[in-house]
Amino acid sequence: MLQEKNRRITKQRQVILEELRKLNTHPSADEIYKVVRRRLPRISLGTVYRNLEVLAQMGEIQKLELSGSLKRYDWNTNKHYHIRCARCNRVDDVPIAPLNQLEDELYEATVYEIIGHNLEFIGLCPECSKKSRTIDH
Amino acid sequence: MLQEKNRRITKQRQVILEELRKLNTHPSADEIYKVVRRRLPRISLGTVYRNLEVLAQMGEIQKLELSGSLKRYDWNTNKHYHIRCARCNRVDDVPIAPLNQLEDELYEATVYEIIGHNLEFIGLCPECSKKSRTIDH
DNA sequence: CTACATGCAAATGCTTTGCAACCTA
DNA sequence: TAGGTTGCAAAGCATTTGCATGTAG
Repeated sequence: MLQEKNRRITKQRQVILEELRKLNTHPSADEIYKVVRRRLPRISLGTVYRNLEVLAQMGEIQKLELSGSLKRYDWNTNKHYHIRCARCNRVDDVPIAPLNQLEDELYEATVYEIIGHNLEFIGLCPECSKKSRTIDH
Repeated sequence: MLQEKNRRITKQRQVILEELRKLNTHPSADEIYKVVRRRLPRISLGTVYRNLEVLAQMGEIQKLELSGSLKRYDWNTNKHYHIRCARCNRVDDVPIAPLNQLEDELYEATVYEIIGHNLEFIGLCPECSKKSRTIDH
């Protein structure tokens, strides 16, 4: 929790960060693993998980916990919102500015000490929307 | 996905719904299992999971997929938002009205067909906030 | 009677962890 | 060379599933 160890720059950590920064797909750990393995064939999935955690703690990347089951990672550390496809779980950024006033609004109305908020839209991406129209109903 | 079978009213289904309706804690499947077992000692956790899924499909309850790992269930099927304690994962309702205009705002700005949105606040509940002040730092 | 539902146990999927060997600073 | 890091395998945890049996309608 409150550690700030002496972090080292290892090849694995470096490559994971580089590859994540090339992707706009908000990949899962496994997807990052698949990509990184092209450059480091002997890397293990455990190492990918550990490094993503470390990089997130270092503030180099952002860990997304969206409503779909698995965690995703984002090189963009600025606060922003996402939309997730209900069918294929594709995730995209959404052009809506952070609603900071929401937390102020809640401030007097809750017994909680507010830390932040997540806003996530659910929808159908163009591909799945198309399939949905032809296959279902 | 699109099934609408002939649902039966079984003792298990009935008790799960009754017990969930007594709780304002947004319990996980396991927590519901613990409570229901007091009345039906031979019920299995699998049955609890299956029935929660069925009840959600029937629109009797709501399945919450908050950012914490495990799924939670809510007897309140009205659209409303939650706040989750970052330490103990306690979940409470939040007195903020649904922001319906958000989806309209996004409508022209995304290629997705919008289905809905989730808004979740993260904070520290009073108990954890107190602990945080005494133990840490 | 006949689907649907249950209990049980095994399987699944994602993520974490223990440990000995390995490297970075 | 000390302590963080890795690969590997096993464990962990929430959830799902196969199957024989049970039961509501």
